[in-house]
Amino acid sequence: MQPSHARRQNLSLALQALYSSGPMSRADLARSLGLTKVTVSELVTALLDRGHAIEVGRSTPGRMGKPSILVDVNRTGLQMIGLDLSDHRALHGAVLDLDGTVVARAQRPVLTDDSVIGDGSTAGPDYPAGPLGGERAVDLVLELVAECLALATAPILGIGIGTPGIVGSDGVVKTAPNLDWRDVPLRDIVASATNLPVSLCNDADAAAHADHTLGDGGDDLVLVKIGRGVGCGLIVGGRRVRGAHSAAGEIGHVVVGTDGGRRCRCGKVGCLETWVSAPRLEQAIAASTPDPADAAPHADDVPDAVTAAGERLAIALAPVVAALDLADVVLCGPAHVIVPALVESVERTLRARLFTVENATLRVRVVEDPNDIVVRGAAALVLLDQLGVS
Amino acid sequence: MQPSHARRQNLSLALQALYSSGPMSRADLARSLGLTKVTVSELVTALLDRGHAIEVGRSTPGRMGKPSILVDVNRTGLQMIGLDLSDHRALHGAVLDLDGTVVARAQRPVLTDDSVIGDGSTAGPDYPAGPLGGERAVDLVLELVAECLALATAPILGIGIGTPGIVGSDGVVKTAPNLDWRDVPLRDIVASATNLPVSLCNDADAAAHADHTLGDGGDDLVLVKIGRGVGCGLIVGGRRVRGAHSAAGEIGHVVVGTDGGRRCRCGKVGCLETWVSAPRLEQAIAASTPDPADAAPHADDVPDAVTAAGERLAIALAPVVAALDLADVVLCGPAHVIVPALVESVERTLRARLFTVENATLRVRVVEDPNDIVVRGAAALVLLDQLGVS
DNA sequence: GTTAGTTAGTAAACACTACTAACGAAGTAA
DNA sequence: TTACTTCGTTAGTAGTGTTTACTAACTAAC
Repeated sequence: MQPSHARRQNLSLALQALYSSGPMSRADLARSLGLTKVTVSELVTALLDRGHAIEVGRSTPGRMGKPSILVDVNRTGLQMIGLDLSDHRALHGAVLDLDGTVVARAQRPVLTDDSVIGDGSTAGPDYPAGPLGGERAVDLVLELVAECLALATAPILGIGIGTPGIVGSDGVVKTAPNLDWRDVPLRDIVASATNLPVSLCNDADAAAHADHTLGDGGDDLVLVKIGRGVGCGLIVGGRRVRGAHSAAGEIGHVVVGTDGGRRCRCGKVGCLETWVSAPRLEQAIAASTPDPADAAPHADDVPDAVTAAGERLAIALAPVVAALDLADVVLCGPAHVIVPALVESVERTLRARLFTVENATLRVRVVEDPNDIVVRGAAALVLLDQLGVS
Repeated sequence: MQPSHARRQNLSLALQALYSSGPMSRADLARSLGLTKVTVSELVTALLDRGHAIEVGRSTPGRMGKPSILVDVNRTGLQMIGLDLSDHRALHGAVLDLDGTVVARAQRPVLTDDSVIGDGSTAGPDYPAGPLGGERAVDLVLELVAECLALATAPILGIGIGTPGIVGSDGVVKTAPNLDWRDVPLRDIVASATNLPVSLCNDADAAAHADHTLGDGGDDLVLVKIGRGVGCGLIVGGRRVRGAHSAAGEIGHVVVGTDGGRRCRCGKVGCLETWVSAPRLEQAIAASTPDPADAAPHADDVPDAVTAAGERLAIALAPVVAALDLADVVLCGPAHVIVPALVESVERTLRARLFTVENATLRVRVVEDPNDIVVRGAAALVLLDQLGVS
């Protein structure tokens, strides 16, 4: 560790304090950081020079003494780009300011084997047809990044990408079956194409970052992302969990319960994914709200299917919540799938299975903006990597 | 962060490198740390002055150039004290060298309501009889510390304590029913009584530290400690998990499975503790090995009881292992309770419930020295707090 | 209106830490 | 012997935070 590292750490700490507490004077910052006024003044000067912070006026002179000059993070004078590659219909991109607010959007439709674009409403420009191959997917990402860069109206701090699959800490996508990727060094590819800092992580991990940094999640939370499968992102002690093989959060193929279940495509029986997934929930919900066009409203096991999904999810989560002493369980997925009955079922089952102490403060809640959560999380990752803000 | 903090960090990094790699020259250390020879030479001088490191001879002059002076951690010239308060029959203390080797032991028998000392073999000196009250327990701890200090033959680096119950990061035992403690500032009590640095944590967490730092555990492991109840300690990304309420690892009262079970003393049905605990396993094992003195060898459900315990434990651990992508599951408890059948059952069930990728490298194993694991872990905590070695 | 006291921010000098450059010591290779 | 390699130290330098002392700007009170 060299002095310059300590310096960077102090710059990060200063930004972090500003980011979470809002505009402060240099003197407040000094007290908050435990450094001297002189040092903080010097740090703030550096932050102002880099454009990471700005002076935002004077404090109201209600107290004694000289009124202070308020300094804040340059929340709108810098922008970030966030990418969400987890939707199988389209790759989503966004330009965000430092608060995590989306200021522009872009997307690239994707053609896959089982889902064809052009059903009328979402018909886009003329992109080549055919299934999404690995190289084609990389090209689409680069196109999307370029489009986002063109949409930006301020200097770009960095690019964050949330991708499905398993992502190593070296910025390599180890495996992402949906995108037909295997050991793709996506971080370096995008970085060399744009000459900007790039941060890369799993989509559920990105969402967890969003809830932790930009939302109201605490330092110990799990975010469960329900899509075609189930995955989760974990924040433990304020840090993201990576795992021994960078595969933390892969809970879709854990067998849950002691009473059998359906056969999973992975070969086992009763995997969490066979109980909880967007397709499965859609099917259950469609059947439980008898549509006139639907001929067979087999209302027999259908309201139960949503409840059962919630129960199974909670059964799998309960040991995790207890072992890690988590304070938040956050659910995330398409709005039409995360129905109240599901959330209630998760919360009820979770509380029934946990000891009373944690019950008191445990929160089970739903992400407010499921469509933006991954791009916002990717941006949060940029905040962390570039500014040290978390 | 001040320059002195960076300095301490570098001293820690140097010690850490020496600790894990064994004797090295200053030049090797410099290459290993990415610092210059000059800086490392200065750091080593400081470590020698403090007695934390020693020169241990010269390298064999096989290569070209001037032979080097080997430096190592002062493994036997400093000692630590580790305390294990988790045994309900006695408080255990030990003096250890920096390698974690026990060089002396001490203990203080404990009288509790349901377990009376003096069954012949373990009769000690004349300690007052009666149940262990909170203040009496503190006195016993102080006596034990004093005895250990008297047994030490080298300067003491610090005192580590592994206690049952929930321990806050401020060194306060929030609740420890077995010792009748509630909000006891044990760390400060012992520190002011001895004028030495004191580290305090939960007994299962201490054991996890022992496996991580002194054993062959990696950076992502869970250690399950089976005693009168069940608890676990988690190392995630090389750091101990504390949890939002300092209650990480409290998995004893998670309901496990979907098929009912026994009523637990906590009021719920099917808690892990009703399936897995030392008393329960002792009972099952005693029944399965029909003793001539035992009249009723109800061999009906008894071999099953051990297997079932392993299965239930694995059912609870599977989501944790998957979500955190752990590489090691370590079992710990009295030797007569951690029978091979139990371990095999845990491993079999765990692998059956996890996806194949993790299966490949997941290790399920047993702690070799269950009697010393907590005192060694408490010492490992001292290593971490005082030297930054983990 | 004047004076005292408080708070914000800055300038200069100092202390600590790691770095670069240069060198002697102690060995091997020819 | 002579050249070369590697280890470790000495001397001097750059970066970082601190202490001390100062100015600026405002409130409180006479």
